[in-house]
Amino acid sequence: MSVQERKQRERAERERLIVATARELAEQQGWDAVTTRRLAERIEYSQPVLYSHFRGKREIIGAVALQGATEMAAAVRAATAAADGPRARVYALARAYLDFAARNPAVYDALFQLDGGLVYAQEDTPEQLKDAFAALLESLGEVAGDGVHPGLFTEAFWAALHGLATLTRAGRLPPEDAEPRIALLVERLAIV
Amino acid sequence: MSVQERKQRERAERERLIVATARELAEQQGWDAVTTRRLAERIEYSQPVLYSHFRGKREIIGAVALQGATEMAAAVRAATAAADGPRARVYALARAYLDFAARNPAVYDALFQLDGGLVYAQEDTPEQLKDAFAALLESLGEVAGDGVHPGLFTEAFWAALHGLATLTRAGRLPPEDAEPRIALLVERLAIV
DNA sequence: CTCTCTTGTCTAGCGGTGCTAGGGTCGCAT
DNA sequence: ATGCGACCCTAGCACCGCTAGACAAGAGAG
Repeated sequence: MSVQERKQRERAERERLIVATARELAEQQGWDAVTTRRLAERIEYSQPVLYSHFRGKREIIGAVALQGATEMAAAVRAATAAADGPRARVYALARAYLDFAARNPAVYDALFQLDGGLVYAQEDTPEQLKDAFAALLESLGEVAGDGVHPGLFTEAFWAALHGLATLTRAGRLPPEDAEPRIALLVERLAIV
Repeated sequence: MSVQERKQRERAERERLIVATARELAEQQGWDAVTTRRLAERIEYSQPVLYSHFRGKREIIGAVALQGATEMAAAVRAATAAADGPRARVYALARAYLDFAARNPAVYDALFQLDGGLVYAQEDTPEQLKDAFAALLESLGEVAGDGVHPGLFTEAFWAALHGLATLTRAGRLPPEDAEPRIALLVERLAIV
C-alpha cells in the first residue's frame, strides 16, 4: 500500500515538474521553443514519459492554462479587494488583468490564444476557468447598469480588455497610451 | 525586351496564385494545414519555387494579411457609407468588422493573430494596414467625444471589437449574445 | 544555324517537429 | 530466491520549413 502511495506521490510531483518546466520555458523563449524533446531534456526524462502524463503537447498547454487561470483570478481579486468603491474596483481590475497578461505572456497565450484542448463557457468547463470569469464578474457586475445582465456586461468588458492585451503585445497598438485607453473604457463602460 | 516583360507578368501571376492558394487552403483547413509542401503541390510547382517569391512561410502569411486588410477596409467603408448618422455608422462598422472576421477567419488570423512579419502602428507600416485603420477612424472619429483624441478612441474601440471577434471564434464567448454585446459597446462608447 | 551562358526549376536532403512501438530493466510480492 | 508486472528508454515514423546542387530550357552572340 505505502509503496503505491509513494509512487503516486512521485508521479504527481513529476507532473507538476513538467507543467512548471513547460511554463518556464514558454515564458523564457516562447511556446514555439517548448518542444517535447527540449521539455523532456529539462526534466531529465525521455520524451515518452511526457505522454504517460499528458495525451500530447496540447494537454500540457491546457495544464499551464488552468494554473494561470487560478493565478489570474487571485490577482484580480487581490487588486479589487484593495480598492474603494465600484469604479475604483473596475480600474483596479482592468490594470491587474492587463498587468497579468503583460507579465505572463506565455500563460496568457495558453489561456486565450493557443489551443489547450479546454472547453469554455459551458457546463463542463473546468472550475478554474469558471472561477476566473467569476472573479471578473464580482466587480464588473456592480457596474453593469440598470437592466443589463451582469454576465453579458462582463463578457463585453472582458473582450475589450482581451483586445487591448493581445493587440498591445503583438505590436498592433502603440504601448505608450495604455493608460488613457483603460481610462476611456472604464469611464464609458462602467455605470456607477 | 518584350520577352522579359512577359516573364515578369507570368511571375507576378504565379505570385498571385500562391497567395490565393494559401488563403484558400487556410480558409478550408486552417493555417496549420498550409505547409510548403501542400501549397507547392496545389500550385503545381515544387517547393523551392515558393522561396523564389517569398522569404518563407511567414511572408506568405503577410501577403494574405495585406490582401485582407484592403478587403476589410473596403467592407467597413461600404457598410458605413450606407448608414445614416454617426451612431448608425458605428453600428454598421462594428457589424461589418465582426462579420468580416467571422467569414474570413484565416485572413483575420493572418492580419491579427499570426506573425506575418509586418510592422504595425509605425511609419514604415504598409499602406494597406494604415488604410484599414483609417477606415475605422473615419467613422469612429465622429463619436470620440469632446476632448478625446480620435486615434485613441479608435484604438480602444477596435480593441473591443478585436476581443469580441477572437474570443467568440475561439469558443471563449457564447455566440448567441453577439448582438447585445455589440449594442452595449456601441451605446456606451460612442458619443453622438 | 550552332554554341555558350544565363535563367529557372527540380530532386534530394538537412535538421527539426509531435508522437509511438517494442525491448529491456528494474523492484515489488510471493 | 524468483517470477512478474510496472516502468522507462532507444529507435523510428511521417511530417515540417528550408536549401544546396544538378539539370534543362531558352535567349543572345557569332
